[in-house]
Amino acid sequence: MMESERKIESSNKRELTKSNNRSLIIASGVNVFVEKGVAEATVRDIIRSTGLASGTFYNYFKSKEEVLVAIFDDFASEIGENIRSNKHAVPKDFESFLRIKISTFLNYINNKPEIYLIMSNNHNLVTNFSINTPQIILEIDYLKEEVIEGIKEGVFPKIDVDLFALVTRPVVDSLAQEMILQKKLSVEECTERCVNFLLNGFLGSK
Amino acid sequence: MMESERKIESSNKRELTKSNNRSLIIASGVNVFVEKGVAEATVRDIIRSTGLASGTFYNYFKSKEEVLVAIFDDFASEIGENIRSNKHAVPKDFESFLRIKISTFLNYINNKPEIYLIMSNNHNLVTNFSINTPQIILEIDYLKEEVIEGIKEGVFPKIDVDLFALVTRPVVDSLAQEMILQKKLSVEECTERCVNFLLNGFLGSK
Amino acid sequence: MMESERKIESSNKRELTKSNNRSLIIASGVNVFVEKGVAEATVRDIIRSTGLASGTFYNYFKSKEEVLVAIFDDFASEIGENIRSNKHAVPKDFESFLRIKISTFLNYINNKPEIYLIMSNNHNLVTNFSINTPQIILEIDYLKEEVIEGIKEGVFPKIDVDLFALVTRPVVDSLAQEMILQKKLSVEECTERCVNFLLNGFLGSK
Amino acid sequence: MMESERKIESSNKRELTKSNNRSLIIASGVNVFVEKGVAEATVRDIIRSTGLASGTFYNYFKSKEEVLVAIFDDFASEIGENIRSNKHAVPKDFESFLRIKISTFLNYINNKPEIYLIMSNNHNLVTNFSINTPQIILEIDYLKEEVIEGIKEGVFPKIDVDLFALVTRPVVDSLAQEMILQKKLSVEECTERCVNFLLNGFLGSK
DNA sequence: CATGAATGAGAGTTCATTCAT
DNA sequence: GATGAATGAACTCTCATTCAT
Repeated sequence: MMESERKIESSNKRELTKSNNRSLIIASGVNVFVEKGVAEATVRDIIRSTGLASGTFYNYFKSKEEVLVAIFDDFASEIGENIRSNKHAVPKDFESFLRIKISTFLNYINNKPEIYLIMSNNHNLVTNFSINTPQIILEIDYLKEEVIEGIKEGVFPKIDVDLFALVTRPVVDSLAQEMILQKKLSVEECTERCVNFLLNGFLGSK
Repeated sequence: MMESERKIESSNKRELTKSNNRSLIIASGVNVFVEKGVAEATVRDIIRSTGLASGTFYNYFKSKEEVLVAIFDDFASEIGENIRSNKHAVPKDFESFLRIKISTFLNYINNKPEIYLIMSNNHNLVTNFSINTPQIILEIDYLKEEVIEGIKEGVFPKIDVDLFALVTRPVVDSLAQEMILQKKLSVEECTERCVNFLLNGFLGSK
Repeated sequence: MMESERKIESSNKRELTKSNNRSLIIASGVNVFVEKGVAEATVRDIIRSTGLASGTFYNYFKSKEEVLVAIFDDFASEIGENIRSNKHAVPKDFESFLRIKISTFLNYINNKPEIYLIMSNNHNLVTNFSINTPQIILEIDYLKEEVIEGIKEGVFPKIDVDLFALVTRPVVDSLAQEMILQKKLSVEECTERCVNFLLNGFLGSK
Repeated sequence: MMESERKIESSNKRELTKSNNRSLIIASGVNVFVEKGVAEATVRDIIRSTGLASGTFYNYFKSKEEVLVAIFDDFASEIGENIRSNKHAVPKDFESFLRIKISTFLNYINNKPEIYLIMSNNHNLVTNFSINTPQIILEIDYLKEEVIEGIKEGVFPKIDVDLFALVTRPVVDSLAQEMILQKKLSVEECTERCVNFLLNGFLGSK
């Protein structure tokens, strides 16, 4: 009994260290990626500020890109849980659809602005890796489908879905950046501006 | 007299060579930046395809970033000349104002898509260097002033100028990218879509 | 009694495990050495395919070279036993002396060609470590003594023993390699060729 | 005139340095390869003992293997010249054929034993790279053809050419090694021993 | 004894930059 | 101003080895 207890204890301790180091590297990765950009960042940059030995990095990741993926994966799953637990009412019309999607997105990036900064500044890389990002919430193709469905069912107005697919992300993105960097806009204000602007844009152009 | 003539001649030759090499490096820089991205590009990459010696690079530029700036400067001044010589009628209303600005912008990037690709793919770098880009045409603060002026004079409707300043570039940008990469939209179609969408967006949101 | 029995039991188990792991490592070493060559092989390569932990390696060996020595030692002792138990008739003349030695050698390497491949491909290492190899059977100094003895006793002809000492191994070696790699020659055929060639060589050169 | 003279001078100086560095690296490579073996040698080992910067290595070679090839190429061309200038009489019979080939080979390796040591100790690598080595003189397939031709023409006896192809190199090799390492045998003595032994071996075994 | 994460030395290689020519 | 070899810092990555569990 003591035997197995000790085993579990030691196993836990080890797992803890292991988990801690992984977290250390990821946290350092976030900082470095925000400061230098993904392309300019080096594995050494990341490992340097952790205090770990250089070789240790490779016990956890094969490259900085894997760290990038891990950062997004971690964040995505975090968001995923939150979404599932925090069920929103099913949107009744296009306006509330937009409002729910956008406010959810803005809330998340407001909580973890660093991840958003990495995404925004390295959009190439992010799309190149086709990472399952938190932008899943605004994931264009996915949203497009929902909109098409809504139009079919007669719940949404007949907007230009291609235009929707093209324009939604950059508009929300630029307002989101303003929100995070200038810190003058609240999530609610930012949401309203986005919704208002997009709604008029889509409804006006038939 | 012959002396001085010779001097001038050789001086001219030098200027010519100097100018040629500068152009060579810039041209090579454009290719490399488009192909590899600014961050991944190296001075060696740039100099390699020019046939020049590596040391020669440093007679013209201190770093690849200076090449980047030169690329944009060259292009910006090119556009600038064009705009000044090619005076458009003064816009009478907000819609024609938008249409003129946007169509001018789209025409230029349609002619030199490479420069636009560099800008789009390396947006953080471009903004970090606060480069005087061809987007000068859509240069937010400049346009903002024009819009404010227009509103004051009662020629333009009282739109949300802050929203205008934030949202115009990303919207035009994303449609421009679609135009260049997919090659399905003509400059005119693209212009109309932008104008239509933005106009409704601004006019709808009081 | 039960106490001691249990002790013996556990001791045996340990010996068994220990022996098993040792065998595992040696077996893996053989594969790795054949595939990559001794110089290119790493401890990691060897331990990887055993399923053991990297640290476990050092409970048995200090380095890959020790594994190499162990491989040869194991094989040598295996051969040694076989030879002692399987007494051949004492050779009556030089030809049958050569035939017995060579056929014995070729039989062994035919059964364990991997070990022979390691030796052949890493000849410098093998000699550098002055490993007590299965070539003990053809171990030059040992054979030389036998030949000198045979000459003294008048049973063998007066051949050039220094030449014998130098030339026998490479000749047998190259034919052995042919036999193993091309798989066209039987052990018997190979033996005959060696014997024939060497015999003529030695007897011809007074 | 002075202009062009100076140019040539400076160009020569540069070429000289360049050539010197290449030679430096090759010389260092020879030492390192002899001491550590090709497999264990590192680029850093080679560059270390030259006093050059690490990066300089890569101005001349891509890898240590390229150095190895260069070593052999240099030596091979050196031998080639020598052979062409030093025409031997065409061999009249098999014995003189063997004697000429072997004495030529032994003379060369006697002059540059280091290269021979590299070849012998790293036979794998040498054959893997199918380097045009000085062993061209004993190049088996080439010699084999000559022997077959000689037999056809009735100048050489009908020996077993496959056995010849297999056995010649290792026999000469082992005696050559003895000659170089023990320094007791002269080239002439060594040649005679080889010729004598091989001749009897081949002629005896029909 | 077995485990396997941590370590840091060191290998290969690239690169921006200098500087003698 | 053009050249291009030399430089050495810095990067990626692997490895043998240790040691707490």
